[in-house]
Amino acid sequence: MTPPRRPAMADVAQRAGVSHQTVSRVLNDHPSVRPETRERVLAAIAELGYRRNRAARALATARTTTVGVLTSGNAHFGPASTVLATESALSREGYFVTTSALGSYDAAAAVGALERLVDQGVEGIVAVCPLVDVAYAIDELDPPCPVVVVAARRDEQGARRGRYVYADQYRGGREATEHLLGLGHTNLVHIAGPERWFDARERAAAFRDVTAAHGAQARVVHVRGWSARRGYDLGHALAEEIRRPGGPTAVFAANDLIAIGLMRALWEHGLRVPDDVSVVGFDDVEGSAYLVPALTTVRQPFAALGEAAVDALLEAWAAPDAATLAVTAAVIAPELVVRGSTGAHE
Amino acid sequence: MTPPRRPAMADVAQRAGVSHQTVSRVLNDHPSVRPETRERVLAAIAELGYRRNRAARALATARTTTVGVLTSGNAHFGPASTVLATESALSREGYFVTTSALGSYDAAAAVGALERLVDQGVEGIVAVCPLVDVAYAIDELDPPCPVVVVAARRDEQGARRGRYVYADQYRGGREATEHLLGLGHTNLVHIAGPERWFDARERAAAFRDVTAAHGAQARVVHVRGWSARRGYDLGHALAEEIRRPGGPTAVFAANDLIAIGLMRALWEHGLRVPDDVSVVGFDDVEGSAYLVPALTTVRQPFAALGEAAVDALLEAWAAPDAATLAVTAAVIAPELVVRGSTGAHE
DNA sequence: GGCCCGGATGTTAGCGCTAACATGCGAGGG
DNA sequence: CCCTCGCATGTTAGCGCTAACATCCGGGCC
Repeated sequence: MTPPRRPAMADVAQRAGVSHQTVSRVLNDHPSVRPETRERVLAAIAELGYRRNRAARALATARTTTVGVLTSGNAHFGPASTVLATESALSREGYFVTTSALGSYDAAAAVGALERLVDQGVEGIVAVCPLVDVAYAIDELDPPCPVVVVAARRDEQGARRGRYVYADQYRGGREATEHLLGLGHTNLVHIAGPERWFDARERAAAFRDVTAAHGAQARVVHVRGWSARRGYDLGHALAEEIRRPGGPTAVFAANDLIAIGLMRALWEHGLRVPDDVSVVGFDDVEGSAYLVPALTTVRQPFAALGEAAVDALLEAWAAPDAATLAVTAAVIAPELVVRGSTGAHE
Repeated sequence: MTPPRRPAMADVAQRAGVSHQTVSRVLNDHPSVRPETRERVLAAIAELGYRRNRAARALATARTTTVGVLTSGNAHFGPASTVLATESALSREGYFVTTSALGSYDAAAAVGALERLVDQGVEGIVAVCPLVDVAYAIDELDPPCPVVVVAARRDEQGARRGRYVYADQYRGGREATEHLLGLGHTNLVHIAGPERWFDARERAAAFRDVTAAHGAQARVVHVRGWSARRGYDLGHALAEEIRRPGGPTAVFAANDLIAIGLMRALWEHGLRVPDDVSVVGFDDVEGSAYLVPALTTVRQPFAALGEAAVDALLEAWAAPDAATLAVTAAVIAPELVVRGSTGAHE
């Protein structure tokens, strides 16, 4: 009544009339195996439906061929796309992928999620999560494997570990702001994303710098989340101010979703986009191009970020230890996409 | 010059002055360990920064405590939310999660993705992917572990394996259609999603059944993807027809993104929603509530699906073998959300 | 006081694989 | 014609853990 145990290498060996080591050699493409023997082994494998036991292999080789992906746990288009691209690049490179999502946005959650990954013996970690807490947790925990973070961290001198890969958020923010300025707007508002996100900080910094350089009136309002709801609520709060003569005539929203909520609220107040207010988003979420008016936004190369993160990981593995520990950054340019939600200000 | 090997249980044992087995007992909460001994062991573990080797544990126990999640590889809000909920429920239950994404939408990719998971020795699989090819691949491959599929497969008699968990797509489709009918529309169009998706089939079937039962004019158009672009293109194709007297006055789109594209195209043709045409979407994507007009849609319980999938998996593990092999289905109700994009037809 | 019992701990034997070394055998050179 | 070399294969010893069994010890019992 023994349950029909899954066949092991020894079973295959016996069936093929060879030693288990020969089976191993066949599986690992060792050169010195006679073609005929190889055939016999492969046949036995097929007949038995044999599959190599990964745990045993990992134990014997001290390698797991597994990479951990840390996600922020939100289903937004951007991060989801990057995670997907990361996973597919990783699997293309022959690695298995294990994921760990942040339960909440704080240091404890970040440490916990990271530890879960390390406990699995991952050979590398890709953190698709531009949250400061995650970056700090990585600095502190100092995981025993290379780490690549997809986040616009620019205080790399502060970072003790890891490679940072990101779309240049500062540049994106600058282009969005310059675009509005170029249209003649002189009083702008930036709805900045939550402060603990590197990307939000960068976009806000760019907005501040550029408006200051141009001597424009500018104001930054922080929201506590990335959702359309936040933009909507803020829209209501902002409407009266916008209507006032000399009030702001352009808003740069931290992301497309916020922009959508904002535009809705403005519409409810009888304000027209772009006639009364220009609005710029960030991300170029699927659908933004089809809104009425279509949303001017900064397109992020989400998939490319995933690819770049994996490239960075491969590089880290290839590099000698010293370089692995160094902090490096790969930067990809985002792209301003001008559409109907922004217009000239007389 | 040996690299500083990560400490093993034996190292901890030596340091604590006990046998490695005692360390194991402490780690596994075995009752008969003297508190004092436990303390000593825990101290040694902390000092050495010891972490148990999962591969060795898996090998010795023949358990991986890992569950595989199969994803469709698209970054849409719905599937992404479900995947996230699945992962977090799984990790709450103490399982590790490994993912495998479909590279393309065909049988070979489905088999490949599934095999990747099986090769990792997963103890269960959750397929968040309502694609017929995936369901068939599961039937055929017959993985050596319980499988839960999040897909509205209703030909369960055809299914040979697995448990199906889904939001009742047929019901959602029916409610959407009845809503339009109730508003007085008598000529409707349904933009159906790609045919290889169970969910698309169900929604279309409901539309057909309900319109037929009411003797309404109805037409189903299939699109080959779920993107806003598809809806946009179709909107252009449909505009003239809609403008014709006696033409369709209501469109039920396969999802919100298609509805968004559609509305944009209709707008470009000077058609107003809901005055000239009513539009219903499906999913209630974030942002749909803030469109102008706000989109009437069928809200899907994406997160609940993930939870339910994990519940089903737990059940499958608990059940005796016979039941594990049976096909079961858990159905959750979606919810019609009426907003501004639908209006009465005189 | 000897015996038995059970709690606390140690010892041993794998789990299924790979790495390292051992063996056997035919070909080529001296 | 024997020795050597290298290919093809086998044998052995772990990887780090858990499970099963062995051992030791003190207390309660008759």
